[in-house]
Amino acid sequence: MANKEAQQRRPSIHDVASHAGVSAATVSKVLSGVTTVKPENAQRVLDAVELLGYRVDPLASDMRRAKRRIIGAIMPEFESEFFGQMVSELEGLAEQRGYTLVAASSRESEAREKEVLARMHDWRVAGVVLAPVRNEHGPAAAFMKANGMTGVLIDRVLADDAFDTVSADSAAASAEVARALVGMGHRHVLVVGLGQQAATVRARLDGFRSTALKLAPDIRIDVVLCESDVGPLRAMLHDYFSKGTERPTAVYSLFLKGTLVALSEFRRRGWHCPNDISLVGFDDAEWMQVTWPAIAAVVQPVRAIASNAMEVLFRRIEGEGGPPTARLEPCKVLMRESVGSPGNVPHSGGGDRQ
Amino acid sequence: MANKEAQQRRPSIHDVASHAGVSAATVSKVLSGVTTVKPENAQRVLDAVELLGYRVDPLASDMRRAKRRIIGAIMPEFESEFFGQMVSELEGLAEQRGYTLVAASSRESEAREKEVLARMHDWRVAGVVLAPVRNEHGPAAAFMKANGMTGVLIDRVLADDAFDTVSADSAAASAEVARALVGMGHRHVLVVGLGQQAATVRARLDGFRSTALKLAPDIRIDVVLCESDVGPLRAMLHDYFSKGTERPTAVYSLFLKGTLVALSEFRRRGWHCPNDISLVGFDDAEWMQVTWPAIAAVVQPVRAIASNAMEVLFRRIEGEGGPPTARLEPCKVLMRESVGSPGNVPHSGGGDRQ
DNA sequence: CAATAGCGAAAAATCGATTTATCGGTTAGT
DNA sequence: ACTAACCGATAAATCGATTTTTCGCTATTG
Repeated sequence: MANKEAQQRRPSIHDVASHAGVSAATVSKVLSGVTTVKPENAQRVLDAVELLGYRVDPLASDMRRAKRRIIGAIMPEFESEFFGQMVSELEGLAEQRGYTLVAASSRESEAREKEVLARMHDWRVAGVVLAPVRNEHGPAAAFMKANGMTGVLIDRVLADDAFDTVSADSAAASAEVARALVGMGHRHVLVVGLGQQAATVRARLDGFRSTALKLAPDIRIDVVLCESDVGPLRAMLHDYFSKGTERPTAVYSLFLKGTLVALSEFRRRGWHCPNDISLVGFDDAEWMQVTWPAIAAVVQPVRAIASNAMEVLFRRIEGEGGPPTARLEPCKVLMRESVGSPGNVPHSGGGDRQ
Repeated sequence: MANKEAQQRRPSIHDVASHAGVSAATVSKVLSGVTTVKPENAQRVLDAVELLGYRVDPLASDMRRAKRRIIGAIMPEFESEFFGQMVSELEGLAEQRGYTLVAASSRESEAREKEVLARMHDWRVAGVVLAPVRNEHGPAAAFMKANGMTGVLIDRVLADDAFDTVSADSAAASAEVARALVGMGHRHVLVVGLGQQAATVRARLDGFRSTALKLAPDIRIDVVLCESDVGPLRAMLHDYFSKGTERPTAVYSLFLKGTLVALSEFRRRGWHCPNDISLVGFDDAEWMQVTWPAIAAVVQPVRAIASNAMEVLFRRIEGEGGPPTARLEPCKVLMRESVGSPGNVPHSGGGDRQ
């Protein structure tokens, strides 16, 4: 069987060469489409390739090039739908161009982010798609700059003076959320965010605030921003609602985990959306449309971000110059049942049929 | 600055060698911990390494070994929490041993699974962690066998005669679910599953059925199994509930997307858990504990599966023989509020405080 | 008819490391 | 005193491809 030989050693380009009665150089030329090969020899090479089941070793093939056919992708985490989709998209796009995607998780740590990036550099990747833990000014971007790596920054970034960036248009989406909430009559909104992700969170907050204030100058906007982790946020939110202060009619969470925390806080207090309070979150998830009520969300354009990031990255890899670009992709805002008009009771205690 | 040189070319082992005044072979020996080097020279090498910021090129380093320091991981998808966590865990474990993890998604397609595996084989990975789309008897496992690859199968598998397997103990978990539901008085349960994932789905179904029938021989167990995709399942479930037949008091979904489909079907009909119907799903997700009601779920032991898979994989890589092992890791069953006793109304219309 | 251009393919260099073979030089053993 | 063992280190082979250089041969040209 082919079994036994296969176990031993895969055929190399020299095996193919000797089977075809030509040199290894000729085999390489045939396989890379160089035309200065006699058709007869080319055919014999192809036959030998077929016979032996030969496939080029990407590792050996990359040895001799300065830029290897590897793209590195560094995400803050793999557990969420958003980054999972992102990796999936990036993988497909890299593959289309004959590149291998090596994905790594920075686990929401800037220290680890830099380590992982250094490892990518060791591999001499052709380019890196970096979704920074915090923003474009972290140590990882500095490392890339210092080492002359080519890369593109995505997601938690706005613009950079050294690298192209691609991200969701947080400000525009937040403005749309503001229009919707104000339009429904909300005049007291709590915004929940995580300060660590400075770049985008600020854009989301400012986008919401400026539009809301323009439409309703009398609106009250409370902000609960947590600098560190999600854990403290839970406590801060609990405190916020425990204070005797007036309860807001709506909560706008600037990131997915904030939406979860808000929901669990509502649940603890027995509040239901949208009767007791409305809820909109940045970031959509599959489950949000099947729960009762369905949770309103800002849907990030994952595919657009991924394909534009790859597009611009490959242009840089191919040596295109020019100043770095900063792309913003439009989001979609899905106003689901978790949002209603304050005072109104469109649904009863949560038990009516839709 | 180091900037300019960095842009040009990274130092190679020869650069280090000439800086230290020794040969490349000596540098290699120092770095790999061979002791037959004069301490003085070793120090000079280390100094040169430090000075130049030298790091071994993993690609070049791997060239000369038969087994490269790369582990391939093939998952059916990246979008779900389960596989996201799995990749994250595997990455960490590979890293600990100085290996690079290259993850790829088979996108729930057996054809693609085989292609991706072939690509892993091209890279001559030391080993593969394969989470098959369907079960251990797919074309991918056959490919691995035929090509003498070393690997371990996880998740949607039970046991194999060629490869080690590690998966959740589906049968035991299902039995526990059965005990719980029967204990609460349920005598009519609908089980929802996807037949594509034959191996585990059958174990889950059988585990539930046998235990339920043993405890309550009069129990009625309906089964809605869909062979192909999730889409049809939605329609099948809709049909099932639309038939005049008696409504079951509980639904047990054998996989995550089934839980989502069931939830959305309940929502469409205005049914609420657990008053109108109880729901338990295989596979836990972060959101399940923050929705109202919280969804009961079987939690798969991701970390245990990942670490055992890597453990057994590395043993095989290091040449350990012996017959393939089949590990089953115990799950945890979290009975949350979506499950109640039939007839009872433990929570009012969904609006009471907990 | 000799010099040159052109073509196709082989030989050799290269990428950056690891590993094996080799080689002075010292020390120990007989 | 002569050989054997040994030590530390270098030269060279190797991994599997790609790319450059060289080379033999034919065809064109002055």
